[in-house]
Amino acid sequence: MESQEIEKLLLSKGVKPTPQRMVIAEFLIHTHSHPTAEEVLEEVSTKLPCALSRATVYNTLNSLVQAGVIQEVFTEPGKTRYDANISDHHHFVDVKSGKILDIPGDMVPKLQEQLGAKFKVHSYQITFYGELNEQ
Amino acid sequence: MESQEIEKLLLSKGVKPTPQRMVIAEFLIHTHSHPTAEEVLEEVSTKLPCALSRATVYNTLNSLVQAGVIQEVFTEPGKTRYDANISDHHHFVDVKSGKILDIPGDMVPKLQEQLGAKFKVHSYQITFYGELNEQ
DNA sequence: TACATATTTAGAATAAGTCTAAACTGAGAC
DNA sequence: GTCTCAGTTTAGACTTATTCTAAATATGTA
Repeated sequence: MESQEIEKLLLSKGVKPTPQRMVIAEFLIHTHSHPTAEEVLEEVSTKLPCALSRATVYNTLNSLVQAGVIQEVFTEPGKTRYDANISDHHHFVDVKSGKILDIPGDMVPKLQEQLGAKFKVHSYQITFYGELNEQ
Repeated sequence: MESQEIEKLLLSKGVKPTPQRMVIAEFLIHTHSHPTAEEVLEEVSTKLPCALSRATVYNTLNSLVQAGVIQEVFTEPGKTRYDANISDHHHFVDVKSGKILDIPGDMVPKLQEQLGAKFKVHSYQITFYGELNEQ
């Protein structure tokens, strides 16, 4: 995705595309990792003339989550990870390396309607834990 | 479950059933909430003649997770919750109250084998976010 | 009983994230 | 152009969740 598109995306979600927000959003959209706030700060600081502050990283990540541009991912204790892939998908955690892989939504049955009338499901996340087989 | 059974359970999993561990395990097994370490400490302290220390609560919870007696649950940023229900089940988070409900495993299709040969799935957790409908 | 080992403890230390108040930025009013 | 105001960014203090450390306590075995 190009800068211009990302700018439009932010605008369309009601987030003013400041330089700091742009650089964070671009990083998240282009990476396939599922970085923590600290990792975002580190990556983005090296790629920018002048570093941006920790608070801005946290503020921006929270704004982008609120706006629906990115998602929080909870797979391990104490850490929040961020994911700019907001299409229908789930996660596989390789328990050896800790790496997180995306699992396309169409690889598993849809569960939205499975719980019956009592539950109005807004969204759901599936986290698989396991090992990657050598192929 | 009775104390004696819980004692046997711990022994069978290789965890020495000290008084502190027993009281924590009993609380977790009898509650239907999904408490944080802090909540365990609070609950258990009131129910015991002399309080037990924060470090013991964390140590014990980690030991019980390691031994497979309880599970960690990740549904919200920064907090680890604990669940003594280790039967096949998933979680529903009521986004209004934050309450977590168990969803029996047989309410959703089994996903263990869905991912294909590349992924060796040890376990998976499904977290539904939504609202409870009035019935 | 004595010794080795495991457990518990209080409190210090660390890590992740939020808050605060001041400085900065940029769009519109004059 | 420059004034103003709301929104944004910043450094650093603070809070919260969790782990670490080293001493004290309990347990099991010779």
